[in-house]
Amino acid sequence: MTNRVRRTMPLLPISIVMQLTELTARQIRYYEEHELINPARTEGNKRMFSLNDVDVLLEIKDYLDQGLNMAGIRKIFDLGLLTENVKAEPKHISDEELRMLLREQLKHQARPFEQGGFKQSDLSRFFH
Amino acid sequence: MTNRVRRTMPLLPISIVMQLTELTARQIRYYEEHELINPARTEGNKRMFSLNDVDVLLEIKDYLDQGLNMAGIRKIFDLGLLTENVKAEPKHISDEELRMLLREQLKHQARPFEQGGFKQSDLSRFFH
DNA sequence: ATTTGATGTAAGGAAAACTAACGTGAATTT
DNA sequence: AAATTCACGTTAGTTTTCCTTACATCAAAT
Repeated sequence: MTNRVRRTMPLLPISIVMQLTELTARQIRYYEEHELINPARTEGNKRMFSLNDVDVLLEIKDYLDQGLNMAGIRKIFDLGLLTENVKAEPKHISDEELRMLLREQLKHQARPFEQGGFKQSDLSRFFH
Repeated sequence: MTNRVRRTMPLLPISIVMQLTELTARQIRYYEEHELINPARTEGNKRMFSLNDVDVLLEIKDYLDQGLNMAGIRKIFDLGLLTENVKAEPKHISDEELRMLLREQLKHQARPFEQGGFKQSDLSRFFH
């Protein structure tokens, strides 16, 4: 569950997503227009992407390379939704709960500058 | 190594870091001024934070709560740097390498197709 | 020869982030 | 007690990033 939270947390502005995917802003918006992705928006209407969004975008790229078009890709995604995703029911979690979650995760790990060790990232778990 | 990459990859704008840490922009900039963090900058001079930066900020918060001041915190950080962190020398990694890394990580994961549309992602309410 | 699909590009506007500077209240120092 | 310092808050003015809308392009399908 926490994993799904991490993957779906809107963290990245479009500029970063462009770098990560090598897609242009135009492309990314076009895919949204065709309902292949559905990034969150800030109060000011700016798109904010999750790691899952990035993942989906890379998948879209892949399918496009394989010659599929928007409709084809969406079909595939829709099928995926019907089979796999049914059980990924949305949970409601407040801001505060989220922060606590984050903090808890951070707590239960050695901090880089603490006694024992320079261990692996606390937050790198976002990238599972 | 890939782990370090993930932790140090500048991904997050200050607004997101504010939400993740419950710090104000003023505070975050102040800590940078005092060399407790050192976020990357975009071409246009906007701060872009890594997950490691977020981690450090949460640590700063913690130390402040414990009554330390800037100098104290920096001392602690400097000590940490001297002992453990020496080996964390900055490596140069190209955009392309980063993308490949990311892709690899994403490949080794189940892909929940939860992009369906109406269900808000859990954390999208960071943007109210 | 047209239409369609996937994108490029430009214009104008708005949001988000920036620096610089001054304000503030609680501690601390003089 | 007055002055200074610290860790911010706040405001102003500016720049960068992102937005929508709309038109352009060019290959492929019709």
